Amino acid sequence: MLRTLIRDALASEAPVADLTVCGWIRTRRDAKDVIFLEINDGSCLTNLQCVVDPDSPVREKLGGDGTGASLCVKGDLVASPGKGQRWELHAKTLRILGHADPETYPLQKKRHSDEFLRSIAHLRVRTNKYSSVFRVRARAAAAVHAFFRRNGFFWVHTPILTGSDCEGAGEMFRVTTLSPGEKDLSKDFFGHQCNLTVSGQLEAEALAMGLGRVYTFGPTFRAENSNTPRHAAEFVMIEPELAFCELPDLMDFAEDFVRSCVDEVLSTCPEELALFDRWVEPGLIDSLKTVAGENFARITYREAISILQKSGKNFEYPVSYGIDLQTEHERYLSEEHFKKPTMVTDYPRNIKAFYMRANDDGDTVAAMDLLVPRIGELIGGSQREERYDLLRDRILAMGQEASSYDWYLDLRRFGSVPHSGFGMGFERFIMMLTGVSNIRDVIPFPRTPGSLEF
RNA sequence: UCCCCAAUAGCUCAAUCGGCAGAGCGGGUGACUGUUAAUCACUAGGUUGGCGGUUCAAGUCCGUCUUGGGGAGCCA
Repeated sequence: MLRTLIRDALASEAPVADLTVCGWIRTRRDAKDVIFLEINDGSCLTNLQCVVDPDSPVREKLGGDGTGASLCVKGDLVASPGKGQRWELHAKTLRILGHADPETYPLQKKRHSDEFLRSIAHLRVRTNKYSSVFRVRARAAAAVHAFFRRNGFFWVHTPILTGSDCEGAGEMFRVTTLSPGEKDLSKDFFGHQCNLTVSGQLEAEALAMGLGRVYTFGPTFRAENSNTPRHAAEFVMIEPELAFCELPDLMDFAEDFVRSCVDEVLSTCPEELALFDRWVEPGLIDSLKTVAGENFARITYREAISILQKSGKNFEYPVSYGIDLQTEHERYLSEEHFKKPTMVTDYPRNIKAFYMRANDDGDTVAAMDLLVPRIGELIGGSQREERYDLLRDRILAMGQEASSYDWYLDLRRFGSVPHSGFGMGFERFIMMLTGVSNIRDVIPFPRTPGSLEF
């Protein structure tokens, strides 16, 4: 079944004889002297119009099949006399591969709600919107890898199964081979408790201490009962870790990273972005161009508090130095005050994770969050505490056993270096790129509390 | 986990004060047409999310459960 991708057929510079195309019928229009089939094979957003002569044997092969059926068509690619497309395929032979009963095939030639399509996640990739989302997802992943590769990074694979129950990033899923009711963890597969990872950061730090620049790009699991359009139980996180890097360099790097990837998707997915701009999020392309073209706003936590206090806004959560920024505060900063991606740095130590590097003021840590309009927190990162004594003290202050962090502390005992890194939720990045407002709609088969379909 | 809202035909939604279950789209049949969200006519299609209650009478009111959406928390 040697076939031409519709993407390539549509890009043709000249007519082509005897082209074979395979795909799914999106719509069928019958006329007296001609039948039009719009065929999509997923290679691009645009359908290929296929013309069938009702008096030909091809017509008999087509039968009554319409929307949803899969087929192979061989024919001549010729300039289309009709409006709306440059090329069309005049079918000479046709073979239906799989029927789709129109009475029961759920996808119609009309717009469906996201909620309904989510209930048929195995079929929604056959729609314009969702095929576009997943094409953009793949292109964005490629852009991420390309950026890191250009900048001397190595992709590392950190464990998905972990014996640590304190990676410091939320509730974990337990993994066990024990029978229900069996409590003796020494009889479990690993001889002790096992969880799904909530972050590859600690291991990435270790790898950065030899490879210099590394990044993770893989699955992450959070057992938090979060029911919001921005959280999933299983998602993909990107965590670069840079040796010999302090916070200001990390900020420059993070900004360069986001802007480069946005820019690359703008140039590789114009059709898809145009569809999102038209149907999903008006103004999307302009806002992405702004992200790619303008510097991000940068403020310290202290400045953020000051801006919020002077805003005249009546926030539900009162603003004072020392509080953690709430969603309403983050939205005000990035959506109303700066109206663009905003980096907030140097948070009070006691609202941030133990591994963040203490600043000289004795009060704040070298942390950095990137707040993006519509998305919220896209990136959270920091310079890591590389000083053994200070890190151990923080672990003890949390009430943790230092022995649980032996290997992590070792990184500070042997050739410790200043280093920094951040985590970016890949799906949140896709939401930003596509304008899709629910994380469940940028993951092919999303896992959320109470939902494990497909 | 908390607060608010919703659930009616395959899909999207109407149904006035508690009083005969409706439309558009999609499907089927036919007509028409180099069409492109095609158009026109006809037609089929319902345990009004589940369970319980109030009432002469419940899609409508009450309780509860389930599912979904929005907001919050947690975070990426």
